[in-house]
Parts: sequence; C-alpha cells; structure tokens
Amino acid sequence: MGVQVKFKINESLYIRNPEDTELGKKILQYSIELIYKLGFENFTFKKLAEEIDSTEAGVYRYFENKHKLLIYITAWYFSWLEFHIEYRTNNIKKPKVKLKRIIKLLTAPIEDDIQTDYIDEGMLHHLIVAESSKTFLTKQVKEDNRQLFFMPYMDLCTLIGNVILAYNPEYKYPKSLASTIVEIAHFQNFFMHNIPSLTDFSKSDKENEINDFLNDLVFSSIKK
Amino acid sequence: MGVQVKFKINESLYIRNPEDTELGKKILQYSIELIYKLGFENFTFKKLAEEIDSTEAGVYRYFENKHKLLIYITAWYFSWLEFHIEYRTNNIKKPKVKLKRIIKLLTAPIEDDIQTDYIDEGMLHHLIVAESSKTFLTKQVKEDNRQLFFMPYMDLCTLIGNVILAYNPEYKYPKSLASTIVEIAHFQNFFMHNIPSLTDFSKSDKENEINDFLNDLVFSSIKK
DNA sequence: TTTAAAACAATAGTATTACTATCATTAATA
DNA sequence: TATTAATGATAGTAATACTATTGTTTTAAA
Repeated sequence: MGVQVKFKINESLYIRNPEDTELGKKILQYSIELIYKLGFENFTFKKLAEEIDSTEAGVYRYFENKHKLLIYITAWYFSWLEFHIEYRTNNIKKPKVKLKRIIKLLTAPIEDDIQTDYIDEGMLHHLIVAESSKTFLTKQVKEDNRQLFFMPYMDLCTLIGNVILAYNPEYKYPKSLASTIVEIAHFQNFFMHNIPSLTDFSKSDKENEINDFLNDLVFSSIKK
Repeated sequence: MGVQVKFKINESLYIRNPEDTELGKKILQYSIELIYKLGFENFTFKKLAEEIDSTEAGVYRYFENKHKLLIYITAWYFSWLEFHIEYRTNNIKKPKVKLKRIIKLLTAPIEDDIQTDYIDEGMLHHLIVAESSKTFLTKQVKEDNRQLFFMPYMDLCTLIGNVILAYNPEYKYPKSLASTIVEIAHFQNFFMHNIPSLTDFSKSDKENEINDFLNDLVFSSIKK
C-alpha cells in the first residue's frame, strides 16, 4: 500500500469536497481524463456524468461550474508539484544543484505517482501544459486571485524564487524568473509538440532539450 | 490622411474579407472592443451584432465562429507588430542595439498607430496579452498550424531569432528564445496587472521593469 | 436497532449559445 | 436599367450551462 498523500485545496473552489466521497474522486479522475481527451472547451459536465454513470446534477453538487473544476485541478497539480519538488530536493544543500534539479523536475516527462491513488500525474501534466493558463486568462482573474485560488502556483514560485535568491541574493527578479521558468517549461513543451517551428527542439524524448535551454537561460542570468 | 497600411491575412480565417466592407471593418473594430471589455469567453456574435446594429447572421457571413475571429485578430496583430518592429529598427545595423530595441518595443505600452484606420493598437495589445494564447491552446492546434494560421507569429519569431543569431551565431536556441521573449513579454505584463505577487514589478508605468528583466535575461544568455 | 440526515439518481425545465436557413430589401456595378 | 452582391429581419435547432424537485439509497448518530 504505502503512504497516500492528500492536499488541502481552497474550500471556495468546490461545493462538496470531492476527496471525501467515491463519486467525488471519480469526478476528479475522469474529469482529468476527459479534459485531456476533449480539450477544456469541448468538455461538459454532461459528458463527464455519462462517463462516470452519474448525472449532470450530481456533478454540480461538487463543482459550481467547469471553470472552478479546472482551477481545482490546477491547484491540486501545483500542490502536488511543490510536494514532489520538495520531496526530491530536500536533501540538497547547494542552491545551484537544487535549482538545477528543480528545472529538471519541471521539464522532465512526469510519471504517475503511486503516492496518489486515483490521479495519473503523467496525464495531468499534459492537461496542465495545455489548459492551466485558462485558469487565470479570464475577466474574473483579479477576483479569483483575491480569493487565493492561485495559491499553490504562488507557493511554488516562492519556493523557486527563494532558491534563486539563495544562489544569488543580488539577483533582482527572483519572482518573475520563477514564474518565467514554470511558464516556459509549459510553453516550450506545448510548442515542441504542436507548433514545433517555434522551438529548436525535436520531439524525440531522448535528451531533454527544454531542460538544456532553461538551464542555460536561468544560470546565465542569475550567475554571480 | 497619410499612408494607411494593410496586411494580408490567411484566407481560410474568414468567409468574407472583413477589410473589404464597412460592416466587415465594424466587425473588426468592435469585436476588439467587446472581447477586450467582456473577455473572450463572454463575447458572443449576438452581443457584437447588437453593438454594431447588425444581426448575428450578418457576423456569421464574415467569420465561421468566434475562435476563427480571435485567430484573425491575433494574426492581424502579429502582422502589424512585425511591420511596426521592422519599421522602427530597419536603420539599425548592430544586432545588439537592434535586439534591445525589439525588446523595448515588445514591452513598452503600445499606442494607437495612425497608419491603421479603425484598429486601436493600444487596446488590441491588451486583448492580445490576455487572449492570444487561446488561439493555440485548443484541441485543433495541429490542424490550425497545418493551415498556417499562426504564420504571422512565426514570422515575428523568425525575425527575432535572426537578430539573435546575427548577434551570436553560436547561440543554440534562437527560435525558442524568440518565442520565449514574446510570451514572457505578455505573461509578465498580465501577471503584473492581475497577479502581481508572481512578479517583481510595480504597476507604475514610470519605468519599464519588464524591459529590464527581459534585457537582463536575454543578453546574459546569448552573450558571446 | 432505529431514525434522521446526507448523498445520490432520475427527471424536468430554462435561458443562452452557437449556429443554419430563408426571404425580402438595399446598394453597387455592368 | 438589370443584375448581382451585401445586408437586414426573422425563425428555428441542437447543445450548453445551469436550477429545481422528488424519491430512493446509504451512512452515521441516537
């Protein structure tokens, strides 16, 4: 069996906590699968309900709308990612090595984490690359931010920003560089797979070229 | 009066060329205004039709759907931006100075260009920052790319990539760095205004901090 | 063990969205 | 002036994004 990890997600993101019930967990599991398969625009609560042999109204008891569900999923992902990164770098002392490791974890293909039961992190990562920006590219972004919906993303950036500062306390843009690293990891991944002429990378996963690019970019600019 | 500029946009993006008629131009002008005001999700052809005292069916004669309209607007913007950048850097010989100028143009607040009649580039820029990613973050991105819908964006990246290579022919990631520069200019701008804790910038437009950040990032990594 | 509450399924219904189709009218053009 | 192209007016459809109600099953507390 082993240890199972859980994350506390902002309570305003759901009506009923999906982690508490079987139906809730099925909603999470299959919404990730369906959003990944159909794309967020073509995903509906009705299709999800059919997939899990429940009803539309049943899904609405857990989430107000699909936008909040997407924010929930994204928040979950970033909570997991921060945990994942801390877990795999906590014994590393040297900021340089640590940052290098973080960039590697952000750019390497992600495998399913057996510490989480019903979530497939590999698939979730693909979803995040393609869909997570839509959580904040909306008219309500300021209100959503006020309600701290993006906290896990912020926490991750704070973590990365602190490592940057530990490496070079003089560096002037730790927060912007941190969010840049995360965004570029996503965007270059998306471009590589979908609009390859916008990148210098081949799709072959043999070597992690995005990792090389980001390493070069980051360490050139923060070097002491 | 002065010279007016026009851009040739991919013909598959529209049914009837909106630049050819008064109604078409009104559709472009007011769709930018409405998408900016409402956000793309809340924007509908019906609302647009009401705004310009026409009908929903009238708008559908020009554009198949609102997604293609957004791609059209984005394509127009990047065509204009490339023109704008070439226009303002064509006399610059030194790649370093040229690239610096390009970054400045990408990060500085954009003002209305009187060479274009019914498009307000300042407003359009705000729209692009918040909405342009949605043109490619879809399930049909590969098909849309095959149809060359993102050509103007690619052309701009090629232009920037070439300046990068002119500055340092050894640099390994000119295309990725070019798309990174454009994306970061947008994202950091969006974050600064909407989720400021993800950046190190203040909203005061006094100094262009995003410009400083990007300059530092770019020139550190491509320096010979 | 009973019983009350919570969760769920089943169904119905509404307003809006994203279109398509038809036909009459106006404007431009040959 | 005849013809065609563009527009306006109107109608209609399927899907989406919900809300509401009612009855049944599951669970958990008394």
